[in-house]
Amino acid sequence: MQDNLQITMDQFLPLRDVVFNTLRQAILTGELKPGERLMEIHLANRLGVSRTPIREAIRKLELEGLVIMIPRRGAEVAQITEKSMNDVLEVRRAVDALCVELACDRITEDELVRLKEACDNFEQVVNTGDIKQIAQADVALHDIIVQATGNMRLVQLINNLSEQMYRYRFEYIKDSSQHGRLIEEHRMIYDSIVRKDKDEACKAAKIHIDNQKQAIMDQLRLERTAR
Amino acid sequence: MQDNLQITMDQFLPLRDVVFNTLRQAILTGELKPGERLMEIHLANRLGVSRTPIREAIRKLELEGLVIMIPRRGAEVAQITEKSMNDVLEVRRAVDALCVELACDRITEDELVRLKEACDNFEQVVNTGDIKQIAQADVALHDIIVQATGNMRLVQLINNLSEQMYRYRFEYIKDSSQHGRLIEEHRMIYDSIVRKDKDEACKAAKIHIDNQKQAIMDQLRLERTAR
DNA sequence: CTCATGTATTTTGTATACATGGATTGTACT
DNA sequence: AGTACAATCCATGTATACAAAATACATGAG
Repeated sequence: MQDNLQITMDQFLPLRDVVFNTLRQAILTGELKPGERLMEIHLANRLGVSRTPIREAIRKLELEGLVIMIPRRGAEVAQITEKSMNDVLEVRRAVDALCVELACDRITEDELVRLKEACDNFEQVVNTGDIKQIAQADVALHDIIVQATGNMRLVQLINNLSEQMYRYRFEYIKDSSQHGRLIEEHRMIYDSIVRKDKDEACKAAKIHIDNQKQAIMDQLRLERTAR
Repeated sequence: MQDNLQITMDQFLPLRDVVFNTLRQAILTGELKPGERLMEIHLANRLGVSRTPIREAIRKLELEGLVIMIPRRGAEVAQITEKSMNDVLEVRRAVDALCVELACDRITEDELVRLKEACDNFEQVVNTGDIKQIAQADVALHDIIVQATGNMRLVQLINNLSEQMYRYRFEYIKDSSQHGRLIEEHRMIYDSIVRKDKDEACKAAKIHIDNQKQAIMDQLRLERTAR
């Protein structure tokens, strides 16, 4: 790990939150690798702050499950096992289904328009082939649906569950053979929400997750054999 | 709030975890009331530790949603609104359904026996009328089902979602007119898991939550009008 | 040569000190 | 009497200091 870790003084956030976001990002992007130790003094020097904000950030990462604490030894980046990924995806499958179901009931006309735009945008961006943009368009699309539920707890939960998959998102999206299917699945979800057809929406959402699961599991096994 | 807040040096846990558990418990039991400020120095004196473990505990409570942070003003116990409770219960309804569904697939013979015992035990304890014991038996029963899923993420999630309802559990259980229904619902869930009937299990779990929701909402409105 | 023991170093856990921003209170002026 | 402004206090945010535990390394005995 080299010194890509850089603090951005964007906001007037307390340092602990800045550190939290920084470390979180570093873990999710794989800059901090699973098993890597998070040593307070090193991080403090690296980020140019004292140990206090570092420790407080680690407490939050701990609860979020991104790092695990070993008593009297400190924190290290949590391992991603096939089991843990399976657990997450199992929950997400149910939660995403709830999400589209609620969206059917509660989505506003305005949000529906924006959802359509997001779908179209995704399709266009896929054609450009820019992975980063595609990932971003995908997030934007799902965000609209999650927000449409009006359930803040659900929003928070899905964010937390999604972050585990974050580092595999790229690999998944990189595989351009999947792009057609992605567009198709998004369209199915959109259509069923327009029709307020909860059953279909549920089904579509579950299929969407199942396919992601397949891709992620393939990726995980690939990494394993490579090692 | 008087000085019921007491640290129990049960374990060799770091102080931050002891403080975390202590404050968590205090919030869940209502000893620390919604809106009450958590002032670090006061708590530190009260618990006989320094500010550092207090602060770290608060960071975890913050992420868990039990306290909210106001910049430059510190932490206070999160308000429970009808909306937030609704949000939680909405998620729990879906997650509990997933739970029994998975349990149908994965529960072991041994766990099934213990589940039966827990059902019977609950029935017996209800007859004693001891509220505390009833609550405990209820938790034990649900714990077996959640554990049977083998999904650690799900276990953690349900724990987190349950804690919001914790302080209403008593009121709900106190109402002895509900006891018959509770026993009935537990039995329905147990039976469908035995038969591996996922659909029925789901339905039963959802009904179980719906009834709790009703009771909790009644309770909340009662509190509101009382104020 | 291997293993154990003791010491030194490193790192966490905890406490405390210092700085800053907000809130409150008091006073003066309208 | 009410409002505005200033001084003071208090709590948080941050940094640092101190203590205890764990690890690593070296030295010595078997």
